Amino acid sequence: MEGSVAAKPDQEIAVARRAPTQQRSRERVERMLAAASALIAEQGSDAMRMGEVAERAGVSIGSLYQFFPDKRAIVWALAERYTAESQACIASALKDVSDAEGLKRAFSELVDIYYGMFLAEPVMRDIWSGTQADKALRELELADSRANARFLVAVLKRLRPRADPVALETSAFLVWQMGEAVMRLAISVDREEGDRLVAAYKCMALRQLVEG
Amino acid sequence: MEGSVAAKPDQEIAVARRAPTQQRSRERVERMLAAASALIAEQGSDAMRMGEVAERAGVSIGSLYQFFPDKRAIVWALAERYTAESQACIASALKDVSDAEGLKRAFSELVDIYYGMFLAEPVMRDIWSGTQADKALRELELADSRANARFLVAVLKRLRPRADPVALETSAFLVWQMGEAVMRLAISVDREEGDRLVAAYKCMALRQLVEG
DNA sequence: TTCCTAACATGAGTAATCCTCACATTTGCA
DNA sequence: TGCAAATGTGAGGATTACTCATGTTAGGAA
Repeated sequence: MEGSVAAKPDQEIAVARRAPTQQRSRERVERMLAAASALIAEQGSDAMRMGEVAERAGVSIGSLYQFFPDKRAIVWALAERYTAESQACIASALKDVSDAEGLKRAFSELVDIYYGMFLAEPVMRDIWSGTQADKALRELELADSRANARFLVAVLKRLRPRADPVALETSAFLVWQMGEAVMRLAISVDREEGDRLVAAYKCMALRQLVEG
Repeated sequence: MEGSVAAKPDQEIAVARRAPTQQRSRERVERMLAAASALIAEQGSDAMRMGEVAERAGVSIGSLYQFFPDKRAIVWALAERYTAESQACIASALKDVSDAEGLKRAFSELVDIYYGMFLAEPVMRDIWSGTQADKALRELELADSRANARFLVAVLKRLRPRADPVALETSAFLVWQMGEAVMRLAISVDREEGDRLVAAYKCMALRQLVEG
């Protein structure tokens, strides 16, 4: 019936073919992204068709490719917005943590927020589900994870100043990546089990962070 | 240049279109799987072309579709072999564990074996990297994970008979899924960091298993 | 105002790929 | 030996990402 998709062997990380400089084109690019976002929410990014994106955005297929080198670039652009948005949130949540109790509260709250976003945002859900298959997305997620881990490391260094810095970095990065994995897992099982898994993760992660 | 593949919205879990009953066709199916495996090792499953599989197996494209309903089914068939193989290994490793020290040894050894397989087997690596994007593969992995978690639960019930069974199941499943995620992560960073991450995971997971 | 260049817009057409199907061949059994 | 079911074939249908030759618009310089 339908074809399966094949990603090219040579995946390159091309984000935009040409940056829109005029007001008109900037608005059109926004419309393209909005259309893509809506389609992903409805059907998932695999089922999103470039022609459909163009049609819904009210532009031609050629215009789409004027600003996005390929299909993945559109998804990437959406993903980048999510990471930028969440990064600020994370930084501020961890900013003033100075003791173990504060870390527990802040971390727990962050996990809840993330979990809530995964449950509520079908686009985010879809994008980060397919992460593993797309090299550019995987790298974006890794970079994001490392950035977030750095905030955690800063806190840990305050809490455990005598610990090996490399060990702290490893812990923080591991905990963050496990968090992303737990989110993906939790939304793919029923809600009750998902909640239990997230709770167990919190406990496990905090112990690793606090005790090393 | 080349088309991207699109997975259908309605992913169904069809494994085989028709089981080969004659000796001849069974051999041909083996050749198809071997060809697919080789191509995945060389280029990854996304870049694997059905025509190339058929050619390398020395069969026509039509024969391929006689036994596999679609491209994903071939990957699925390979994945199933890996899970079946590893499941036996896991069961025997955990069979006779009766104290915390034994669990530590057995778990640590299992993780090392898994890690080694991920590092050494490009096909396994590729298949489980793309897991998230394919519904059938995701379900296979989930089922596999649950099966493996059950072995862990059996051990945990012996070690901590008074603990809440549901909590034990959650812990075991979580630990197993985190393990798969760590493997995927570890092979995508440089070897040294990968080793550190795996070690940290072991420590974190064991604490969760032993202490709850 | 007028002109001119670069940015922008268009969509029919190209290329690549999965998968089907009508038809041919082979197997195993009555 | 004959026949039905299983198996084998590959040209072609159907989709879809992406290109490119050509036309249009914006915005500054003369």
